[in-house]
Amino acid sequence: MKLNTTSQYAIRIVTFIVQNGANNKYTAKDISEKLSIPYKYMTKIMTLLVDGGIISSSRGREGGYSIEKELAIIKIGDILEAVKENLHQEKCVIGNGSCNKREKCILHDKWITAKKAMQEIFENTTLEDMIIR
Amino acid sequence: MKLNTTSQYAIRIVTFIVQNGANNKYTAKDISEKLSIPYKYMTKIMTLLVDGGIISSSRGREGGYSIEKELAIIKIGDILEAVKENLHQEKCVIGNGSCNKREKCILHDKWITAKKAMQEIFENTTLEDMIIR
DNA sequence: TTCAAACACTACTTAAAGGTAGAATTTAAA
DNA sequence: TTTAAATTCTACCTTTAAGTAGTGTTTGAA
Repeated sequence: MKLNTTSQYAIRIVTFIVQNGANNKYTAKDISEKLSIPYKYMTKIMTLLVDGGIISSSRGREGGYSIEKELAIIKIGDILEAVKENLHQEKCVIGNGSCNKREKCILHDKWITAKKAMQEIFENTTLEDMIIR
Repeated sequence: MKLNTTSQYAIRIVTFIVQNGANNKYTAKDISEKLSIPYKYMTKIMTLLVDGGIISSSRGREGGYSIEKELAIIKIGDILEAVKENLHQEKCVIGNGSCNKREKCILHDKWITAKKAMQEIFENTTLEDMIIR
């Protein structure tokens, strides 16, 4: 039970920027070094976050990454969505094809409950929550 | 958020045996066909379950797999342990090295709560629970 | 005592996730 | 207007999970 590496990095990157001043600019080199994330792998993730509207980038000399949106409106779930983590996995836990409300697998109800708890974390935690600690 | 394929298959296999009579014998061919799990992949998983003491096997003609233990004492968690699913992952959700009780990452507390809920499912559901449905 | 039907073992192949390399593009300062 | 510092694009390499192949071993019935 874990988030994949890309998702983990994505959250750490965004958290790093938010905690050090969202409107400041951070270069890929800087972020990569501070968070010990492989440079090339990181820039790949950055592109996803930029495309997803989480982070804004400026190219060229004096370029870098920052966060422009109102912090409060960006949720952890948005970050995960940007890097394609499948949050709303509807498939049966044990891969049982015919698992639905009518004909449930043995873990269905319990699993759904726990899964909802996870999803709520991602839906209810915003970037703003990351500053206060 | 999901169990890996091996774990999913393992639970489905054990569930299948339990629901069709735990003390009966089931051949690999039979199980593989009924559950649409690739034969060779399945037998590999079976070996893990046998080694883990979940399932007992007998070789040769008239051989097969069955469950001898008291159903009530075998938990889903035991099955997952047998196939090496890492249930008690202690690492930080976002891969933050220095995440512990003293210096927590921003998701720590919430995550732990949700994770505990998942773990409890696996610890508190026994094979016996699988028969009643 | 043979032999077919079963599980078990070792090694390989394929697909997906994680990670790397290098060149192209953009931009602002000198 | 050149150049260095930055992001972006495309393609590749590596590692791990998923799945396959073939052979060996065991066992009970004919």
